[in-house]
Amino acid sequence: MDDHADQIRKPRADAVRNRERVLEAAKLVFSAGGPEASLEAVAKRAGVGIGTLYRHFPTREDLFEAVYRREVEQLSELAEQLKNAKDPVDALRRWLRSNVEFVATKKGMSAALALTFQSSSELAAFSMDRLTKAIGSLLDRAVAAGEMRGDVSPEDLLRALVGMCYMHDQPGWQSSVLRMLDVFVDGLRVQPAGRSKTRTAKPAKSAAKRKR
Amino acid sequence: MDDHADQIRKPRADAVRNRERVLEAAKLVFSAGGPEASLEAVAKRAGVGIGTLYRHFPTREDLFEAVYRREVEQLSELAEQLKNAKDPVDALRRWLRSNVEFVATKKGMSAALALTFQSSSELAAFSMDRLTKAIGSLLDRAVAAGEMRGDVSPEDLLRALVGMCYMHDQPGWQSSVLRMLDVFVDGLRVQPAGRSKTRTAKPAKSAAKRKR
DNA sequence: TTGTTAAACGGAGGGTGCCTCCGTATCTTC
DNA sequence: GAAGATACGGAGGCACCCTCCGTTTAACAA
Repeated sequence: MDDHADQIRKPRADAVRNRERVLEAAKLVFSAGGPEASLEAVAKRAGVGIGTLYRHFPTREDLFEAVYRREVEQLSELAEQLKNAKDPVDALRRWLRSNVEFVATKKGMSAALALTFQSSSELAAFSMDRLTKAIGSLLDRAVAAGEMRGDVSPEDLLRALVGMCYMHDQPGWQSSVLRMLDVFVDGLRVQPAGRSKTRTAKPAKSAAKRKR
Repeated sequence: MDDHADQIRKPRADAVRNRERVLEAAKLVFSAGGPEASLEAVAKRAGVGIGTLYRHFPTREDLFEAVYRREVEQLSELAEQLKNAKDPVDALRRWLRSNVEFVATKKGMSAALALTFQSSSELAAFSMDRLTKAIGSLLDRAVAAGEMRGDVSPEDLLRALVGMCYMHDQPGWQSSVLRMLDVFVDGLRVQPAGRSKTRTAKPAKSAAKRKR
């Protein structure tokens, strides 16, 4: 065997650029037109040929999945940035709000995702993991700063968030969720002495003991 | 105005028959091929022309909805029949199991329904109402017979059922749900004296007080 | 029965989107 | 700058969508 076997070329610049363009276009087109939107429309909007689109994403699901992964990663990065904010509680609140926005702009995408999640439970695992970590880092910081109670796990919070957004077909759901989120975050704050009336629920694993 | 105004013709027999055929075919085709399955395939399987299909169900969603409504009604009727079974607990158990089967055969349909529910919350309301009543009638009978505890509402039960079926993409979900259902039904039974260790949760509205 | 007529049927056909294939253009490497 | 690898674009064949309308059939009246 020759020794160029593992020699790797740098990926072509135009390929990288086009891939990104298609993802961006897909995000817009699917949000507006739902999961049945035409792939040719996506290609046109991205300013690439239909062949290019298919080379990068052989199936419609591949494209859905890539768009979604990218967004989850962006949310994850947002959490990373918010880590440096001064007020940890506010940081958490902002991240949660971004999530609501995320769901809101996905009108059409949600049905597409239902389809995609079915065929790729790996994707579901990936996003859960990523989001849990994001929320966990923000939560831990707020707890460490003594501003939030430590008996709520990131999974709890994520579940509450997802649950709240789940019924996002009723009219006015978004403002409703935002309101509930505020109430929720307020509830998460460390209670001023004498205001904690209910402490019946048993706490989740404390923040301090969770890994990283 | 002439007096034939409200004179109504009997609906044509072939129309009624064809409508039914299309529904049956759609159920099979969508279950197998998912929500994107070809409507032409449905028409062919039903043995009718494509035009006929479109006359009865102008849009794909109309067809989804009609199929689903029909199934919900069948589950509802099944409950009606089971009312006359000797053993009320067994009757309830059977109905729940039928539900699992219902979900299982709907592989492809579930994504379709996600789409349909978004555009028709009336449909969601209809099915919730119907299923709640079905489960309620079975539950009431078991409670009245003194075989089941009365602190669980039909809504609770339905929610538990739906929740259990929600993750129906994991491998082996079905047997898992069936097992959980059995455990659940056992838990619903009136506990033999001395075996009731936990009674902490506050009861839902008692069965006796619910209407009908 | 037979005639009349409203209602339903079927499928051709124009339009759109899907996806493959391959000649051409462009980038990387030497 | 040349060579070769890689990516590009879009024409084209196919499948499906949905409409439209000439033909068929069932319901009703006589």
